[in-house]
Amino acid sequence: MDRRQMKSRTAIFRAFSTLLEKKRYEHITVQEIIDAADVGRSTFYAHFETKDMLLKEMCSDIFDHIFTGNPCKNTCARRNECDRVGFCDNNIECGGGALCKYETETPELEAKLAHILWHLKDSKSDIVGILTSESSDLFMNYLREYLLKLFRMYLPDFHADVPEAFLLNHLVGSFADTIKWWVKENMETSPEQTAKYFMEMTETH
Amino acid sequence: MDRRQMKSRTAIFRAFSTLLEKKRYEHITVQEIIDAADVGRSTFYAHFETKDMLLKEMCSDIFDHIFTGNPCKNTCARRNECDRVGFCDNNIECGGGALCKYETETPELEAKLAHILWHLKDSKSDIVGILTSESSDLFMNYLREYLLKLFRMYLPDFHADVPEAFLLNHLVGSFADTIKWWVKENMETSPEQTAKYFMEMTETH
DNA sequence: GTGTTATCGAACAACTTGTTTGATTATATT
DNA sequence: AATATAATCAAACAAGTTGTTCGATAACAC
Repeated sequence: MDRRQMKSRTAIFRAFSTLLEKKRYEHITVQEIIDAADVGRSTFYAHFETKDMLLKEMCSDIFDHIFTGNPCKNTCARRNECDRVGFCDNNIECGGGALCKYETETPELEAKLAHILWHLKDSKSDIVGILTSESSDLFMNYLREYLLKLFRMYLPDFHADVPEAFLLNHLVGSFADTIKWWVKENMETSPEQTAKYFMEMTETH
Repeated sequence: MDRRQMKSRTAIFRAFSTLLEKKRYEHITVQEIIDAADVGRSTFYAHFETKDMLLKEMCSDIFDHIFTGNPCKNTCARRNECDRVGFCDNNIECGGGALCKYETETPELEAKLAHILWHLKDSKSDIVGILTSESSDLFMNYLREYLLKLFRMYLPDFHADVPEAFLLNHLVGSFADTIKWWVKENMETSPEQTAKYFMEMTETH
């Protein structure tokens, strides 16, 4: 990719991210993003069709990074580290070849959830502001899509006397809420402890 | 209140509600609301400062109706019935003097939750479209405020080994998700059964 | 070094918001 | 039924937003 393209793209992501911490998504104008990113008007529209598309691409960027081994492309503050913090979905090597430093030996759900929280904490500067902002719903909705896939895999572990669709919805929603709570509380609780809290609430009897 | 005012206000609420079922909140323009409600531009602004304020007032209108005994003022489709379907927070008479038809004898949490669901179902035509739309987050956030107060009262009933703030957040979030799921599934499950599902997932051991 | 390609900035039409105007009409009151 | 009050309306307004187009300029890859 052209270095110029890369530069513009990153500048736009950064500007957008910064703005999202301060204002609600709907109240952010493309003009503000352009000004903050310091790029030409036509440059913005050469990269993104609309503001909505920008958001979508940004979310994919972040969550792909957290849930899969793909190194993030633009939004991560410390790009050099990114290569080794991918989340190994199949318990194999992370993106970049090196073993993910947050990888755990046991592929238990609780460990996996803690794993995700670790990655969230790692990319703190990128997401924490957004997740605590008034625009967080948009992100949470994207995040939910990823969580849905994850929990579907672990569904057989749960034995509650409720319909499967209800259970899945409940698990995804609860963990999404847990993340939101955790971030709002400045991630003070450790990822392991937080994951444990979550399991404590959802363990079926 | 002047009949004209009332008419305009209702027309705007209705138009807004209808639009919300089709489009995301952010993409609805004041002009569209005005056109759909068939009121003058200046009339809209005489009633509501901004689109945000319209949303806020509409939410208060709906949720006050469901959680308290106040008869709803504008959004309810069948206004004559409204007077007797208030939610009796203290187990006393509903708004209007008559006893709420959904009132239960036992002030247990489970019954109370079912009670809320009944009211939601009753005002189906007003909310169901919105709650399944892409704008639902906005409503859920307002709804959460009401749920927060409710669950805080019942907090002593739960004995989980987690911080109180976490527990409260979890309960509110879970029930909000339950509502969302229930509405999405066309409210097919009975309120009582749905409340039971919720309790099944949150009962502490 | 040369051709390619991204950026810039300016200008553009179409649309949005929120306000103001004065004329018109419905309402409540007596 | 007459009158004063108050809400509605349409039209016009400035200020701002969106998404597109254009030629000129500069950075890039090979």
